[in-house]
Amino acid sequence: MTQTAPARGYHHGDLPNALKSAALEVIDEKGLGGFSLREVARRAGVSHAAPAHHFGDTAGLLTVLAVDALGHMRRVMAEAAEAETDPVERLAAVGRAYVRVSREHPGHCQVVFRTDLVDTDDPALVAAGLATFEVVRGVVADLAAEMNPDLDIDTATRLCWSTMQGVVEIEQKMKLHAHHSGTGLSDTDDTISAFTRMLVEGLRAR
Amino acid sequence: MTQTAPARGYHHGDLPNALKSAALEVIDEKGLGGFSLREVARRAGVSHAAPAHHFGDTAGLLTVLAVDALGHMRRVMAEAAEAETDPVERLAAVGRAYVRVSREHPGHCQVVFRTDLVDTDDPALVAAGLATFEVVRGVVADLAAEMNPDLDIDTATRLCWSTMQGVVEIEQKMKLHAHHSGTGLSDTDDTISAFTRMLVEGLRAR
DNA sequence: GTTGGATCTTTACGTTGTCAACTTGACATC
DNA sequence: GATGTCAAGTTGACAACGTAAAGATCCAAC
Repeated sequence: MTQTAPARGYHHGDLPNALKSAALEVIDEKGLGGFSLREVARRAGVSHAAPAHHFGDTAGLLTVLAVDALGHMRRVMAEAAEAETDPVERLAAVGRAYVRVSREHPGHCQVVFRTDLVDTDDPALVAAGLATFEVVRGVVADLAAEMNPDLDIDTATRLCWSTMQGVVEIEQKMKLHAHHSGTGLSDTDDTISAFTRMLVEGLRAR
Repeated sequence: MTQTAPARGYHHGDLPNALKSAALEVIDEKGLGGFSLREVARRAGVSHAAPAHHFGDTAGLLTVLAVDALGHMRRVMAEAAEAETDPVERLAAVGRAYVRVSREHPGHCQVVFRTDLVDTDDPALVAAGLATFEVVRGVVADLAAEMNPDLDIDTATRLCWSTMQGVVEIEQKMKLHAHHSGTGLSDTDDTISAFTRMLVEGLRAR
């Protein structure tokens, strides 16, 4: 809640951003299930109908949050990629970053894939998706340049992103392990590393 | 709506199943966003509070539907596996089946991963998840037996399921293609085939 | 035949999203 | 400085929702 404006009187100054912050607070605390426009308005200290004035409806606000989530993902993944030099380690690092962000802000990241809550045709959302795709694509392209010039980079990129998102869904939302031990953090990192190895080397014996 | 009972008078005969059918109808027509206990009750021709009597609350009913969805998935995947002999083609067929079911009944399949709507600790749900896992595991195990005895089968199985679910999320919920042509059905089948090839052969050149 | 329990209804309460009508504040123009 | 105009918020209302509690109805066993 970094209030950049006086926020006194009838006019708030920067209500849209205040509402976005409040919305993220709610989602972080109570998850997407506990999200409501009225609760957001309450936290921002405005009337219950104020959010609709700026974002139209629930989908309007959540779509903006989805764009932000994709942007955050993109930045974190780009940073993770820059920190590694070996192309395989880079892919693994990007995967770890993706899954880590998805776990640190579950609700916020889930919004991206909640097509029932979001305007999937929103240009900003589509652009944010493509921009994030480009980061993964860059990593895959570097990998291909060094290890396999014949690789279909677009397809491989989609495979990698699908796998990363699948990990978020399967490993974190389903209870497949009889003994789910500890925080599961290092477990997930190990999973990503193992998956990356298999993706690069293949399931077939060499 | 196969009504197995007279459904006359005060007692319905088999309300729980009727409610499940009605719920699937609603979800199929209006998606998970349009789902409500009251609408389900309306379709089943009972009072709005009747569902709660049998399923406790919303999560109770949806959890049962999630179990059914996993069971349906398991059966369809098992059939697809039996129809192929080559282990690689088998894996591809299972993947296609998974994605096809997920698209044919989007709402129903999404319930499985909606941890906010479902009781993830429900024993039947956990069991259904494990049973479905076993089907994929069997296919991966056969693949390993023929092509790579050293393969970590559990990890490879999780990789395959993660990828399949990731395809459902990424390819169907995000608009990454500048030109999204036609029905996208054959596109998705091609995607699965390409992904399977890459999974088996690896991203690295041989 | 009556008693008990399961099944379903009725009533009620609080919460939600969204719409329409209203008020307030700021700013530009005359 | 008065006036017009428009965006920004408020207020009030409405229908729909989930769920809890209490009442009605049927079946079955004794």
